[in-house]
Amino acid sequence: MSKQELEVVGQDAGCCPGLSAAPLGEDQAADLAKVFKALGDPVRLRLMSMIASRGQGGEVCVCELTPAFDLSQPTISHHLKLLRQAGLIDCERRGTWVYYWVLPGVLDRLAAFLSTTQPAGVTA
Amino acid sequence: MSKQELEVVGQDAGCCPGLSAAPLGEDQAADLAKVFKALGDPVRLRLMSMIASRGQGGEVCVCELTPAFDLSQPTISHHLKLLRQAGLIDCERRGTWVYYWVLPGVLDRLAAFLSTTQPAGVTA
DNA sequence: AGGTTGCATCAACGAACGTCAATACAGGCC
DNA sequence: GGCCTGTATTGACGTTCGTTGATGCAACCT
Repeated sequence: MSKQELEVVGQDAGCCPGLSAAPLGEDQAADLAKVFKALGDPVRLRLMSMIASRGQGGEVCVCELTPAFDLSQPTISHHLKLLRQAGLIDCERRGTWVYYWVLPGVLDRLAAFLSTTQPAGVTA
Repeated sequence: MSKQELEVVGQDAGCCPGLSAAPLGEDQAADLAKVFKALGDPVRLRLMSMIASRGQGGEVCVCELTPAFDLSQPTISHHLKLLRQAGLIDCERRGTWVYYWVLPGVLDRLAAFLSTTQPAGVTA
């Protein structure tokens, strides 16, 4: 169930120097843009927020997410798929229900990428 | 020249509790989504990066930005307009040339919004 | 087995987006 | 004034996106 996801926000090595550290290369920009594009929709932002509110290791059942919107069930499923493909969340089926959670560290790495204050110690 | 811009990322009061603090309301989500959507394009991300690399108070002339892309001049101008409408950058005409800069604090507020570590002191 | 519920996928539609050539506007220079 | 350069705006095009109803698949329950 957890297949093709982006591996963008650098996992360990800190991905990229930061938005304001140096001009982004084409490839980095293309990858990062996919993540921001995934967050660039009100529905997906709310979905992310609802899932992330459960905290580290927390999960949310789709059956809790869908009724929170005035949208059809396929639409919510589609948005969740996009968030998953962007490498922001993952899911697992347990019995009848499917649970989603925020991939650990992604949000903080994104935050670090946007922040203009240097991570300290990278002054070479 | 600097007209209609979004006033989203909260300026002073800290905009919103943070993505993972509490489920986002519809209005907040709609406003924030516009900002992320603006960043959700490779060209705009590179533009932001090129401008932000100049640091606090730094500026970049459009004449330096346009030739960095394999795109027509109107296209770059259009992307710059979107970034401006998202409240991320602003510009000023000086003589023949137009200079762009990153609005102060926006990136750091965005970063704080994404970060999962509480800003401290907001534990009510 | 059949029926039911939860979620994902498919196919199709209109709306929004990214791009360009053409044009308009602003300022400097002659 | 007229010309040239730098930037923004307009109008049009093809592509992508958000949404839906219909359908498919997986797991539970008799």
